Amino acid sequence: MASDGSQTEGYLQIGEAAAKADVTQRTLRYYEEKGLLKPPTRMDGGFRLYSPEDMERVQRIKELRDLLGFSLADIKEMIEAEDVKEQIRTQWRRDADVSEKAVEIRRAREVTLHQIALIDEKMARMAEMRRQLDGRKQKYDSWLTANTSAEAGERDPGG
Amino acid sequence: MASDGSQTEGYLQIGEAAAKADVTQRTLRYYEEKGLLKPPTRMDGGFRLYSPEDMERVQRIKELRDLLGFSLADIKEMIEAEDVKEQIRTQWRRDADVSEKAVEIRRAREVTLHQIALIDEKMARMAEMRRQLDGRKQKYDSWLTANTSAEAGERDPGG
DNA sequence: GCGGACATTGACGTGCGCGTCAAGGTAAAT
DNA sequence: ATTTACCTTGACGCGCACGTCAATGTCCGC
Repeated sequence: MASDGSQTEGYLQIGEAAAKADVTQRTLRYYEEKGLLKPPTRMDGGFRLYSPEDMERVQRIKELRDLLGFSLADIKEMIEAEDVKEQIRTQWRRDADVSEKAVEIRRAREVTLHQIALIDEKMARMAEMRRQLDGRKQKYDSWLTANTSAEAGERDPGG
Repeated sequence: MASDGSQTEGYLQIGEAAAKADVTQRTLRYYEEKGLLKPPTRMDGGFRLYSPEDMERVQRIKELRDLLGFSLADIKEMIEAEDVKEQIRTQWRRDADVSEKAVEIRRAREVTLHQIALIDEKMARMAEMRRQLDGRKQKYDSWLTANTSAEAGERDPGG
């Protein structure tokens, strides 16, 4: 086979990862460079290996970018706040600094609330826009049914 | 007064128009330059005067840009297709070319349908994203209520 | 008819989000 | 060991959507 099928365990190297995530390799490297993706694991030779979690993260970035229209800088801050939570869930075996973690959880919560608010606002505006478009479509339809009922049989009503 | 209050009839010159539409003057000129806005009427001296219709159009452009994330080039094509309809509704007093107009109406209809489909898709994805965010928020909340019920009273469960 | 706010047309600059080479190094099958 | 496909790190380029001067002209209240 000419394709890359050499993933030690569900890990993908950049070619397949990019294809699967529907982005370019450049984009993956760029996101890493900009701190949106944590540096993925590497093979001995230096080839990048993307974990399933990395892939999920790419999807998340794409959604924030395409759906909500955030800049990569904004997205970076958001997922950084979110990541705090991940780190907490996985490796918290000493709970001396619960209050400190609570601070970060609250931050992450604020970020999430902000995103929710923004989604709600956007969805409301989009719903309104949709209504307008529906009305528009109705007008087209009625014009068409009125003026082009069957074939090209016109009939002038006035003089 | 230092502000411009010299609009012959609800017409605004670029300063107030930009403020009202919440864009810059540069943006208005740029949109005109790119064909997104039809050249507005001018005063004798050459100052631009924006009609209420022009203002509506700016809002429409902003929505397509901010809500749906279209490029200005895309938006131009869309509103061109839509404009065909406007021209038809206002100055169609000879109906010799009904079929020709029907063609353009159909085009405008297609554009509208495309926009509707895109909105529906985006809204669906946003709804899904919203659900995820809600779940996220729930987790934060439960963590907080669990770990910071009152003040900093910790209690280690294991040994 | 003058002053100051507001406008005009260039034209160059800018930040973002990548695209696109170039010059190499690596992986894995033969 | 060689081939060939895939990868690496620079580094420059680019298109979009404006920002930002600069030089000049216009509007209008006094």
